[in-house]
Amino acid sequence: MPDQYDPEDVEDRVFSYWDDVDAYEQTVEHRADGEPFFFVDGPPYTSGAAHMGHAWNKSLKDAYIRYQRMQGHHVTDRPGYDMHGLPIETKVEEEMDFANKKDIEEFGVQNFLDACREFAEDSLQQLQSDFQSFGAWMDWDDPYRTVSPEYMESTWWAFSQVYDNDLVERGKRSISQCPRCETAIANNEVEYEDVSDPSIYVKFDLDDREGSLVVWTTTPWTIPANEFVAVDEDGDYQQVRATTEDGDEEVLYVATECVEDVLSAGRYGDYEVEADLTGSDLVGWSYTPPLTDEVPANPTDADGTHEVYHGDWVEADRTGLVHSAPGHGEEDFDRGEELGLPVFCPVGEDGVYTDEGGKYEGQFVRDANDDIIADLEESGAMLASQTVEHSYGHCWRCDTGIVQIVTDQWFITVTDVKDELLENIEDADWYPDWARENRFRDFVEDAPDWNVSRQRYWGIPLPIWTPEDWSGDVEDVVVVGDREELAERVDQNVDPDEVDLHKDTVDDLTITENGTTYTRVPDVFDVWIDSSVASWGTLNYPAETEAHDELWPADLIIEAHDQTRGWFWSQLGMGTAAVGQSPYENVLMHGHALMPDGRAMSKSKDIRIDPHDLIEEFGADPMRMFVLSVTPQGDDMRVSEDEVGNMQADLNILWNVFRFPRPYMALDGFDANVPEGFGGENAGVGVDDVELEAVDEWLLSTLQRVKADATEHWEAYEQHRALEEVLEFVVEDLSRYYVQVVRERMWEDGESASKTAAYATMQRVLLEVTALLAPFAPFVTEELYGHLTGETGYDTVHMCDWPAVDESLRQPALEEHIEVLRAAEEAGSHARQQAGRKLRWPVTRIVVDADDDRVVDALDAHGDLLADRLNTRTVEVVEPGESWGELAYSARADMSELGPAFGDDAGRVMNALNDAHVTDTDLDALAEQVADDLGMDVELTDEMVEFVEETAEHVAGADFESGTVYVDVELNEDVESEGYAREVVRRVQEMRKDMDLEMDAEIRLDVLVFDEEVAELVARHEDLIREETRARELGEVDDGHREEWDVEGTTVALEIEEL
RNA sequence: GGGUCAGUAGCUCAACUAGGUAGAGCGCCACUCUGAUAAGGUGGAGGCUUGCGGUUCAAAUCCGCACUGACCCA
Repeated sequence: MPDQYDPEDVEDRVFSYWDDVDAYEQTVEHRADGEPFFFVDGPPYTSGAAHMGHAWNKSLKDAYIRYQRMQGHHVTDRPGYDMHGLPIETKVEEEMDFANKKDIEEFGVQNFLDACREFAEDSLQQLQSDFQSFGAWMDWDDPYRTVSPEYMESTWWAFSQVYDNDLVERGKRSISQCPRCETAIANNEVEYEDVSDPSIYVKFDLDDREGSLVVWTTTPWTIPANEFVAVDEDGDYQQVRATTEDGDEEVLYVATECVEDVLSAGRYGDYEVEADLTGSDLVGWSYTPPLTDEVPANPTDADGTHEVYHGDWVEADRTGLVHSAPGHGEEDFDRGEELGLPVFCPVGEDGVYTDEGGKYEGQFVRDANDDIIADLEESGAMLASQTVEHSYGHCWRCDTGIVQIVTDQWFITVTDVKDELLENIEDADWYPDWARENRFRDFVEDAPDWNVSRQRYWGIPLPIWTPEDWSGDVEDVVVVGDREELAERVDQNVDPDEVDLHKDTVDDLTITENGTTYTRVPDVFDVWIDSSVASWGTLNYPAETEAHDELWPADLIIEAHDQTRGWFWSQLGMGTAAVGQSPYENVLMHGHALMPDGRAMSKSKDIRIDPHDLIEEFGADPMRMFVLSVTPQGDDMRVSEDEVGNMQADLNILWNVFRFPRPYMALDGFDANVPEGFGGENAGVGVDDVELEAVDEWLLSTLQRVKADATEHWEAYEQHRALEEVLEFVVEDLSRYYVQVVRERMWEDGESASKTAAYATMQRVLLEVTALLAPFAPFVTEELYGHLTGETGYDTVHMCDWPAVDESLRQPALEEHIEVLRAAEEAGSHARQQAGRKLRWPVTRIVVDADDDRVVDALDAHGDLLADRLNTRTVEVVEPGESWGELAYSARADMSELGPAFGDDAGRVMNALNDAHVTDTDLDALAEQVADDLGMDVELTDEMVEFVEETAEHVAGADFESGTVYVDVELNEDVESEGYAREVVRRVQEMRKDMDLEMDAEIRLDVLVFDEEVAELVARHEDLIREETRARELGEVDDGHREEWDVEGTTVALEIEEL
């Protein structure tokens, strides 16, 4: 076993070891008959290398999969990749320098799809190797790919179910359109950014009366499509007569609240209110929109246009009168439909005015803003033209500002099953639960119909064929559910096993039935449809049914909080629409990885921490342990290199603890026990076969508590608490206490029952700790497990059962005793240090002034342990309620008592109390002092005050939780002689080490003390020196290793030779 | 603009769900220990608990309003 813990070396060795013994395959096989656990991997999108978020997400998934395996489950661990969609298309377009769809059509759809596929494949390979470098064990040989025919078939199948459930619809909708990508994008693909836009107030002249309505908009380019003005019928409006800068008078209609602002924006001078109105007074008024000449196609003559209507969404903001264009805005469109208005949208999918745009035909809408503003000013319709900073939607991929237009799209009408969606939410437990109750429920309640069609290329084609001369009735279309059906129904020859299903292969396929020929809708699916069927795609359903029937729905999914609007939603939506069920039962929702200062990471802005850099600097195990040490429930994680470094340091301690007993065990040929759950046959010397000492029993008892707590934390999806507890056990209990206590037992010569008990205890504890840490740190635990099990045991630690709690080893009373003793020991060391007496020098006595009976009990039972640890001849106890002579007292206030009793004065009483000094624990004397100090009557009770002893001369004291430890450091010959002897021992040990002697090497030692008195003191403990230094002979040494030391001012020469 | 979550020592986090003199680990400084030794021990410095109000005898904790950050929604 190497001296140093070097994570990189460990990982190299373990990777090749895993490969040699097929560790992953064996582990999977080992649980093949276990109860199934259906985990579904949320597919990462295949563009670019793995980032910190992936590292966190995959580490979590891996840890929970390993944990479930150790619990005996047969876990589905098929990883997945999300490989279609606009992001990849735009990447490829960038690479090829394409500006728009025409470039793609010229390049050829098939060529373009090949390029997209290649890009996605390359990224997939990159991600695969990144994920493996994190130590994640999933079925890397057989990931699901959303581009494979089997997977695409799952989508077709699910969609055909939705169609059969009458939840598919085609129709005009106002959608967010990216004019560059020339496709609809989902609302949740819209990213809002602050931009500067026009802010114009426009006058719409009223037809049958003097004056105009004032509307406000930031999108002048939608004015040509104006069809009505919306008001709040219950709102207050005013008719005002205002004087312009030129002295002309104008009559304006504006919401009452907005009058001042509007008139000041329009630089009017005086005005007078001519009438107070409500919105309903305005409803029905007709007006002439300002650009009728420029845009003759606007349906001026159509019934009902260019009138004032009520609108639910109108508020007294800006003007309180809302310009409405059903061909653009979503609310405008919906209201327009209700009112039976025609839909007029003079803008094409590329954001350019069509011939219906009249004067503006051929202009890109945002470029036309200037002309429109100029035309409005020209005609006198402009009341004010300003600019405004506001957030505006942009395409998430190419950052182009979106335009709202009305086009024909395909929808899954999830609003028809809203109640069922909300019910199905209840069928999954979320960790944390607030994510479901607040965030997710709100989202689902507001979810509009799901626009699933995209006018793009790299995606799963819609499996919809429409008849020639189609009426638009969805009943009349053909929806194909799988490859078999496709092959059967299409006119062309198609091999169901070979067909690829992408756009280039299915675009030209036709179906002819009953004399009607059907052609395919050219759209592809919204990419969220792809991943929404992952619970089926993972199981190759419907091509294979066996696994599906046994496993579906998923037991667990684990993703970050951005997926509430994404995968958590899309799966619920599809599951409910297709089969009426939630496809998952448990959701663990973690946060995002942030920069150390709390900023979001951004690849494009080069603000990020690369997981590979962390692995390179600290190792994969420490990186994993760090990400697994923060809560997986909702909160974001700030990446901290310091903390990753701390994890490495903790593993280093674990490594050192492992190394510590190994040479001794090897020396004694200790036959280590490996219980059955750990892959052994329970041969060798186990903890049941030895005579355990108290500290061994304590360690084993504590371990049971740690296992029970850790298991509880895992089951509550709080693995970080499990890790914290196990690490604390390793560092505090095992390393800092147990190892320190058993050092002398390990160093004992020859046969020793005590030593054997310590070996057996260490072996058992280390084995269990290794298993407990295996899901967190799969590499280092593998290596440690190998050392612990030798020739027996499994080939990999990851085949072990999750350590079970052995109730017979639990001793809560003992745990409490040791806890008290450790606290007392710490106080004793503190006191020793204050008295300036190092631990090597015994002291004659320590006195423990106990505050409660626990301390007395602990000392009665295990006082020898404390005496040993503090190197004292005797331990005296002062019982609770009694006090040790020699002491003065000060007082300490208990605020929980003082508060209620003294009210406002409690703070002052506390200070006075704490400042008081008395010679006895007399409450009245204390009260008197406090009263004098404050100049008021004060009555004290026992509960309010705790008396604290003050130390006397040459006795140092220090407090601990339930008492005080005093150390009497007065010297006598007995103590001094052992002190000197131990000084000699310690120097000899150092020299042995310098000489590189074997641990059991025996020596001849010459001790020459240049002070007669000290020499005599040392000589009294020759036996101690012999024993501790393995000096078989004492006496003159010829030509040995010689060194002179200064021991407390006395020169001591030591000479050693190996025998 | 609205919602959710978070803000405590240089860093990572407890204490918040029952209000009672704010704790731990790491890091830093000093001392110490030495057959686990790149470890271990003791002590120290380091906090107006993001800010401002309110409730209360008493607020990190409960309430309100800001501010900052993340995510979601518009």
